[in-house]
Amino acid sequence: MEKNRKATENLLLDTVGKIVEGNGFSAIGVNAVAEQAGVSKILIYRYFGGLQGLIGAWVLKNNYWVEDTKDWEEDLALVPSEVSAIRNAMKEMFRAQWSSLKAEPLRRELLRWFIAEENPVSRKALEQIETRGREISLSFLERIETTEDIDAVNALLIGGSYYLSLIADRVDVFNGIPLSDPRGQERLYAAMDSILDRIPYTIKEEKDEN
Amino acid sequence: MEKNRKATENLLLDTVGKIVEGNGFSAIGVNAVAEQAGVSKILIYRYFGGLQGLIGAWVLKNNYWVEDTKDWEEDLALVPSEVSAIRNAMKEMFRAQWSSLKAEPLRRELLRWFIAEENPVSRKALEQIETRGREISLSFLERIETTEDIDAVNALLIGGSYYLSLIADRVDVFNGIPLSDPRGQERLYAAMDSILDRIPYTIKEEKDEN
DNA sequence: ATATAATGTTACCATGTGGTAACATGACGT
DNA sequence: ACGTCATGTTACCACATGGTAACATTATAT
Repeated sequence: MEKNRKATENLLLDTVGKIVEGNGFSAIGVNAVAEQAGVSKILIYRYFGGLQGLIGAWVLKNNYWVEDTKDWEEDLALVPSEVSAIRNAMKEMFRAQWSSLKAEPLRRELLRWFIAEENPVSRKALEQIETRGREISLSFLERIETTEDIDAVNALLIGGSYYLSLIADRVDVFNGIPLSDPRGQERLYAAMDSILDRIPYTIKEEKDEN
Repeated sequence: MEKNRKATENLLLDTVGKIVEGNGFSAIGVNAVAEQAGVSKILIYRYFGGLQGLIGAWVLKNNYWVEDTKDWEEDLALVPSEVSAIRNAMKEMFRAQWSSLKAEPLRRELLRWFIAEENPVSRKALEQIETRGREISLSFLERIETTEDIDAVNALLIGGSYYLSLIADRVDVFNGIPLSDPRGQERLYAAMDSILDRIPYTIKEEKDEN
């Protein structure tokens, strides 16, 4: 066999992903990862300081939330300063976030694990998600003006979309909405739009920089 | 020692609750439960057919969602048929559900487990929650008339309140809202009220029974 | 080319897990 | 009173887990 630390490190990291994807987070363990990677488990301790370190490195490496949402601010900068345009951008952003979570089972598995298990890794991951989400939120908020508590409304909507995505893997129906049926999903999108449409706000005046 | 099957069954069930409450769901196991109960683990197999059976029985016994919400329909029946009154009842119902979930850590731990782990027990429990929630929803819907997709809106709001309750044990802030701060919670309640206030609907006409 | 340190393997240990067999003891009907 | 069956305990097994020591091998710098 060839000897190459970086390569085997990546092999181990990838194996973590495969196991989580295939059998869920509970299937992860030093023995399982090492065996499936075809490598000695002691390397996990040597290179990552243990299982916790390995998982931490893996989560960090594939920090989906942070990566996938990279260019929202740029897109928003191109949107004209009209209420309807910004409103639509906001609705689109929510929809896009939701549907990307819907499309990636691994990310849902990850999020479920972050919520269920309390440990430094999941804590840090949740903080990162919050930080990134906050940036996106603010990029919208700095362009509009309102008496409404948009942060609170958005927290509810984001939380709702997360929750419904997470349990869609477990149950077929929630509050009478068929979660796996495209029509059910469309109803939820429409409901979100309708809520967002009813929030009154105006465009914030442009300020000179001085 | 005295010999009494019912008593030791209850002892085992209670012990499950204590362990979950103290150390979370991951701490549960045949050995742990038996030891903490001060009883032989083989009784778990004899009386419950194994750990799964024990947990299932425990979940069933303390089906919080079903129990605690018993009298919502009765209360609603006393509410006069005016839009504002029913609207307020609905807002109160949401608030009450949310705050009771906030007040009971065990229930949150339970819900987290239902979502994270996929097995017959959690599946059934989620179904029960859905069934019960549906009853409450319908008791409202049958008294009002609207073009809005109230089920979808409610699914979002309920999901949102669940999600925020669950991660409040893990992070301090979500989308800029301080979840453990009473003022943060009040903002969320207000946002929910505001959303519900904007849904247009009218009272459904009373029908004779024939 | 060869010493040396990094990389990797094998084999093992202690511990904890779910699960069962064999035995002890108490409750209860007759 | 006493036999009998449900109830309970002790002791054990097989297995998987995290973790480590001792050894083998390859890369690489000099």
